[in-house]
Amino acid sequence: MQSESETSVRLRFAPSPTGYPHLGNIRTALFNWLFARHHGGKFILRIEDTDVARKVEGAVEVILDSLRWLGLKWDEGPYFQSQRLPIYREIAQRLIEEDHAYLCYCSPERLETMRREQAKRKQPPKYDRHCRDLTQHEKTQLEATGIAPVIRFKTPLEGKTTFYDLIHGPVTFKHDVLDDFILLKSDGYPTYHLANIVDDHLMFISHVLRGDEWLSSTPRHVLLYQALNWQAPQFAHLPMILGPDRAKLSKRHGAITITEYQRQGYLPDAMINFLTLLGWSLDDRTELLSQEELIKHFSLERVGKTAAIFNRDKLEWMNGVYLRKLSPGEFVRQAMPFLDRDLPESVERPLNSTYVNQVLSLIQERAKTLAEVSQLASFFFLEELKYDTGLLSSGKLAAEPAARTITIASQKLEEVTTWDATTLEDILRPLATELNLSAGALFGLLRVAVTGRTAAPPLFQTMAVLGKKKCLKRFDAALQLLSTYLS
RNA sequence: GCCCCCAUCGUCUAGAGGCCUAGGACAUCAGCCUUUCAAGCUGAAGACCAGGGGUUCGAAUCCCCUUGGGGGCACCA
Repeated sequence: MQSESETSVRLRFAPSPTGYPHLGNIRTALFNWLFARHHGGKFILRIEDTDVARKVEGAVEVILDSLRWLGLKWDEGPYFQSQRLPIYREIAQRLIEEDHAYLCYCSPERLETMRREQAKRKQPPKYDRHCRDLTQHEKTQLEATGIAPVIRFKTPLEGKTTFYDLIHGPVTFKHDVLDDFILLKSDGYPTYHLANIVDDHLMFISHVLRGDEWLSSTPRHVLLYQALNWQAPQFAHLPMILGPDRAKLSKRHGAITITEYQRQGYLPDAMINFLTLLGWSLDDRTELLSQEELIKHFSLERVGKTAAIFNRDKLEWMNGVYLRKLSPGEFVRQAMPFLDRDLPESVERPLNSTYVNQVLSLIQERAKTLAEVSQLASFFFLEELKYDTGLLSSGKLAAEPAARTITIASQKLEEVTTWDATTLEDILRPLATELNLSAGALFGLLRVAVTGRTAAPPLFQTMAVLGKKKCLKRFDAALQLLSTYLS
């Protein structure tokens, strides 16, 4: 790390691999990234894997994949705290030597009963500082028992700590509401509080942007920086993203991980645009911003303080906007994997790319997500359509005229040699008048016969893409259906 | 229980004392366009700015209290 690091803008995203990242985690990463990019600074990735017990296998890869998918490139790292253990132990040791920390031999059981007592007496749960002032004799005795101690911070008994939060302004905590929190666990791993501040210092982090849930731990961190005689970074606590029940986002809300959004066919740019607007705004009207614009305009001054419930409808809308903005070629490129994944197995692979191009040109402005594409386009690919006869005729009475209409249309189309949308329209539109039907009634009927559904892309274009052979075959199938229905 | 944070339409938000009879977006509803759907366009409805006190000539904007919501108080992060 160069010496200029000490003065430059350096942000970090420091997730712990205890689960897969969700919207809240990623929004934090995004704001850090935006802030770093806006200031021409560095964005660093650090994995805080100090909780051996809760570590989730494969989580690190998912975190990296999520960031890569969104295009949040990091400039350094990933660093792993589990590979830096000696550093934390050394710092913890130093704190003991300088009388800012002490060894604690209290058993989890003792702590547990202590907390239960406190709860019973409606007292705040706080470590009672039992080991803070052990005599040398007591220390020696406890050491002899072989109990693995933890290292606790000697929180000042009196006074208060005030820090300036870039979003909240000055925030003050009295020391007596803090307790002697643990720095180093008995397994030799540091806790978040220790590892986090040690690394932020060693990695020259200039700004700490994290969720509001960390606000009340910040005085501990400030105290640690002071004890170590280090300069603290600037803090900015971002408003949280809440679940529909207004509670902190968690697995309970369907655990929608960021990779799940990818799977459901959301575009990274749409996600980024949407997520940035959760807590930040440019002005009173701008909703759609490119990454470049976001980077250009992002500032902490325009970050709000109120927690937000994320609104899936709006995300869908925005994704639709981004989908429509794609060039036809790019849309195909994006949608192809989804078609491959979701179209029924019966559809022959590989898909014909010329055909797919034609089909998707009719689908693009109708899809809100890429995952919807297969559903919207399936009838283009299936050999046989399955649908309710009721769609062709509302009741037996209408079945016969319906069959007659389809037969006539089918005969007319049989003769067509130039199978394109204009020709088809030129033939079928007059037919409606001829049969004394409204255009809507005729086209609606044919649409069901050709697509198996009542809502589909425009009929003539659809038929043009499907091709003559398939269309006529589907008319026959519809007639079959109607005849079985009549008999 | 204690501490901290927050408080504008259902949701995301604009608003940093007079521009606010509170603006935009999503969703909703209606109309237009139209062969259905989608898109687009137009319009409607939707917030007595949580409530109550102040300060001020004047408050959504400043202060206080209340209420509500959230977060934290682990050998989790």
